Amino acid sequence: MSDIFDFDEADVASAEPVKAKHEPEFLKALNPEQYQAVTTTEGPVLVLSGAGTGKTRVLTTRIAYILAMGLARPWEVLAVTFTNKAAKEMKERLEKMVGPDARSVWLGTFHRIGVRILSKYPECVGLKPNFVVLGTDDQERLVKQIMQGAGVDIKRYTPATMLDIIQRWKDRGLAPSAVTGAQNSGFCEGRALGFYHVYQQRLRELNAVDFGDLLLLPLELFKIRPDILAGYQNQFRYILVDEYQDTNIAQYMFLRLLSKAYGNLCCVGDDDQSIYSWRGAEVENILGFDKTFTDALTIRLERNYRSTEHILGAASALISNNSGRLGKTLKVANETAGGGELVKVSGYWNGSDEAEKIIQEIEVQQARGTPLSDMAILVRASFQTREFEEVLLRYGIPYKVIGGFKFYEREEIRDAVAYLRLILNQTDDLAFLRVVNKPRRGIGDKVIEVLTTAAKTHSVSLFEAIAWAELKPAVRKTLDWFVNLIKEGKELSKSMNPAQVANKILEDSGYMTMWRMDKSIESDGRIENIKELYNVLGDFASLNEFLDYAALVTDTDDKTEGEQLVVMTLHASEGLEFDNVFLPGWEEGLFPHQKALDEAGDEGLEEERRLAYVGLTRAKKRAYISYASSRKMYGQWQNPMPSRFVDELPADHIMDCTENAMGRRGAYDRIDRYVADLERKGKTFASFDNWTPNYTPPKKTKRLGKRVFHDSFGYGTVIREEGDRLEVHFDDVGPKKVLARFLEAV
DNA sequence: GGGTTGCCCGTTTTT
DNA sequence: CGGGCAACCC
Repeated sequence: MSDIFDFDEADVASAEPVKAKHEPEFLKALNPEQYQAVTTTEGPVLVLSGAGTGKTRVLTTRIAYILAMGLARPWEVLAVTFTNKAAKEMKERLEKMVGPDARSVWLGTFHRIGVRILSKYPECVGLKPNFVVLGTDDQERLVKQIMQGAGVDIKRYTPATMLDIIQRWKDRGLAPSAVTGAQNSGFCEGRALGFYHVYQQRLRELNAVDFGDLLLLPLELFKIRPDILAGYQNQFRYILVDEYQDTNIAQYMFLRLLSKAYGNLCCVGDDDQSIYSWRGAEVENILGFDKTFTDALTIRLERNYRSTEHILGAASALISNNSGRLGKTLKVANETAGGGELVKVSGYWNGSDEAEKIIQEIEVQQARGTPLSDMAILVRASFQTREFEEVLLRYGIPYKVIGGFKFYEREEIRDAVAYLRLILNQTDDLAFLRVVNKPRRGIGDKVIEVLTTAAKTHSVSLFEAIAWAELKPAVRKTLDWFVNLIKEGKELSKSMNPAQVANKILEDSGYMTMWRMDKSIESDGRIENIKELYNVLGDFASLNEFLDYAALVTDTDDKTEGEQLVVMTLHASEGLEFDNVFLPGWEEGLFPHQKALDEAGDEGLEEERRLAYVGLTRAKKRAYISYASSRKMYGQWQNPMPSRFVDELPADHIMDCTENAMGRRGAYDRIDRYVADLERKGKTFASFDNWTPNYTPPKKTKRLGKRVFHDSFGYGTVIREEGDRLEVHFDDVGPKKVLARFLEAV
C-alpha cells in the first residue's frame, strides 16, 4: 500500500533522452481530439475535458507517449493530482502501459510532491528532517491555544474560522509577511494576521507543517533558493495536471514556476465541474488559462462515452444556465436507440417516503439485472445519508457510506498514531499532549502548566521536561512510568515490526483497556478500528515509514467490497460513474444550499448548479431526481419548494414520476402525520374513517407543558396550543392566550 | 481532576 | 433534535 507513494530515486544525471522514430500503437485507441491532446507535447495546453470524455485516458496516454517517444526520461515528467485515489489509479494504468518506468515518474498529489521537495531541503525553510504533518484537529487546537492566550473570546471569534482564514491565505500563496493590510481580514478586530504570524512560528517550533505549508513552503523555498528552483525547472521537461479546475492560487504559482524552463504544461479539467471554491479553488485558473499562458492551445474533449442522450441532454440544459463558462457541447459517443431512458423526476411527501421509494426502485433495478455496485445515491449534505441508512438496514441491503468519518480522523486512530509519533520522536509536543492523559492518569491542566514552564526554561520538549519539573510524588510516579513506557516502545521499535510495537504500547499504556471498559456503543467499533490499524501497520517496514504515509492519507476504507450500494455526497462522487444514479433532496434551501446562496450569492448558486451537473453526469444509464415536500432539518419540519434546478430540466429529457392524484396523496399524508403524532404522544390510532383530508396537524406539539417566560405576564406553563396561538397558565396571572413569538422558552 | 449540565448552532471536504 | 463544548460543581 505504501509503494504507491514511494518514488524510485532514479534522478541520475545522464545524457539527453533518446528519441524514438515511430508512433506507439496505443495511440490508435484515441479519438482525434484525444490524439491531439496526447501528441501536442510542446507548449502550454489546456484540455477542456467534459464529463465522461476520457480524461484519465488522455493523461496516462500522454505520459506513456512522452516516454515512448523518448522526449523525456521518467523522472523528468511531473504529474499532479488532487487525491491519492486519482494518483493511485493513474499510476496503475501507467504501469500497465510503460512497465516499471512508471515508478520513476513524479506522479502524486500536490501535497505528496510538496513533502518530497521539503524533505530534501528542510533546513532552508526552518524545518528539521522528520517534520510532522498536522491533522485538522491539531491545527485547530494550536489556533485555539494562540487565540485564548491572546485573550480572545473564543465564542465570538471561533478558532475554526481563524484557521479557515489562515488556510485561505495559504491557498493564495501568502506567507504572513506577504499579507498586506488590505488583505488582512476584519476578523477579530484585525488581529487575524497577528495570529497567523504566531501560528506559523509555533508550527516551526514544533517542527510541524500543516497541509497548506506543503505548498506554501516549497514556494518560499523557491524564492529563497533560485538555484534549487532552477534545478527542478530543468528537471521537469513535462508537467501534467489533473482536475485543474480545482487548483488554488498557490498551486497555480507552483506550476507556473516549475514549468518556466520548458513551458510544457498540460492542464486537464472541466470548468463546469469546479465545485471546491469554498476551500480555495480558483476557477479563474482554468477560465484564464490562455491569458496567463501565452500561445496556449485549448483542446476540447466533447465526445461523451458515458451517458445516454437523455442524461446528457438534461445535464447540458441545466449547466447552460450558468454564465462565465468556457463552453462545451457534450455529444454522445455511443448512440442508444431512443436516447435511452428519460431522467425520472419524482416528488415525495417527506424524506423518509423518498428514501423508501428510492430503495424500492433500487431493488427493482437489481432484480432487473443492475448490480448494486453499479448504483449510487448522491446527496447534497451528509445528514441525508441517515435516512437512507435506516431504510437500507431495514431492507437488509448491503451498502457503504463513503466519506463522512475518515479512518485517520477517528479519535482512536489519532490517539494510537500519537502514541507512535511520540515513540519515534519525543519532542513531538502535540502527540505528547494528546496521549499523556489518555487513558486518564490524573495529569490535568496544572501539571501541563508546570511542564510547559520547565520546558521553556530548559528549552526542551514537554516530554523531556518531565525530568526537570518539580512534581508531586504521585504525579512524579505516573510520569516517570509514562516516560519509561515510551522509551521502552522506542527500544522495541528497533527490533519489532510497527504492528507489534503498536500492539504492545497500546496494551501496556492501558489505552486498549480504556476502550474495553467503555460501555458506549461505539467502543467495539473503536477496538475494531485499532485492529484494522495493526493490519495497515503490518505493511510497513518501520514506524517512520508508516508515519510519513499516514500523515497524508485520510482514508483506507473508501473501497467498496463486492456487491454494495454506495451512498455519498455529490462532492465525493466527482470522477466516478454508475449505471444508475439517484439524486434525492433537490429542494430549495438544501440544493441549492441556503448557505451557499447566502455566502456567495450568484457565484454560490452557479457552484451549486455545477454540483448538480456533476451528479447527473455520473449516470451511465439511468438518473433519478427527487424532492420531498416536507423534510426534517435541524429537528424541525420544513416545507421546502422543489429546487429551481428541477425547473431547469428540459421537458423532452425528463419524465415526471410523481405519483398522480396529489390530492389523494395529500390526504394520505396528512393522515400519516396525524397517526405519527398520536404515536409520539403514546396513544394508539383507532381508525381514520372519520378523518377528512382537510385535517392539518398542529405544528409544534412539543411546546405543550413547556415552561415559558413572557415580558408582561412572567413565568408560566403551556397548557394548549393552536398553531402559533398558545394558551399559557401564568404563575402570577393565570391562563392567557398569547402568540408564540412573545414567549421565551425557559 | 473529573463528571455533569446547559447552551449554542447546524454545508460541501482533500490533503 | 442532537452533538460538542464550556462553565460549573463535587
